Amino acid sequence: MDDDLVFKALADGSRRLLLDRLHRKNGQTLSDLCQGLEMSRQAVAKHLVLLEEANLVAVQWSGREKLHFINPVPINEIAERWIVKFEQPRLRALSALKGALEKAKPPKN
Amino acid sequence: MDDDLVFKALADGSRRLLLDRLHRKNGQTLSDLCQGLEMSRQAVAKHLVLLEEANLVAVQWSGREKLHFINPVPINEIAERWIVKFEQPRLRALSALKGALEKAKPPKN
DNA sequence: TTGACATGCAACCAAATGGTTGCATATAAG
DNA sequence: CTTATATGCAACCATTTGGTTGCATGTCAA
Repeated sequence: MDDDLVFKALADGSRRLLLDRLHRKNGQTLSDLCQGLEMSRQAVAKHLVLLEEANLVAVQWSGREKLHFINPVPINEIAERWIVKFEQPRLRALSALKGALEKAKPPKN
Repeated sequence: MDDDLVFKALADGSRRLLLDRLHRKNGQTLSDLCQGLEMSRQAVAKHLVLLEEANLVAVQWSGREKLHFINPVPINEIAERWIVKFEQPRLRALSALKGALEKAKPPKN
């Protein structure tokens, strides 16, 4: 995975917005994603290309429609690496542990 | 916290390198951080300003020296928010749980 | 087949970005 | 005091970036 492409892709607010939209509703077409934005279709298309190149969205053609699907893996990989690198890993782990336990064993005692 | 400033600050490889260096050795001066880089001092200074504005590094003057300290909070906040947003929280929690358990109870069985 | 719809491609443009150089200022050291 | 060191400020420059418009291509529907 190319870190730099991911960071650069995430650096733009419009692209983060597109990821947001795909997160809310996956598999949207280019036209779908243009709705309500104050950008031309081509501007959106360019952003989507960058997101694809960063491997943050995957596409699938269906006839004349290009469906866009979010791929959370790169974000997660970066987050994992940067968290363990720059943060108190112990605190995070404990916090996650707490949450995991609460979910794994609901009302046990 | 201004998400956009943080994302934009992280978008540049030179700035991520500076964060790396501060992570390895905190509290370095501008001159320290310039050592071995193929950039002018002013270029480095500019990068550091952006990192400061994103609240990723804090500075403290000591005489004529400006000491730079890394601040991991913004990275962590963004990571937290984007993880829960775009990732399978359960998988992450379980993974963290596993690691936490391994650390918490070393060779128990 | 014809027309509407969905997308791609290319040229172009303004603004932001990352870098440089030159000079100024403040502090430490001899 | 003089000099060297550490940093800041401002102007300038080339490239990248985010956007536009115009036109081409491919697919579905009447």
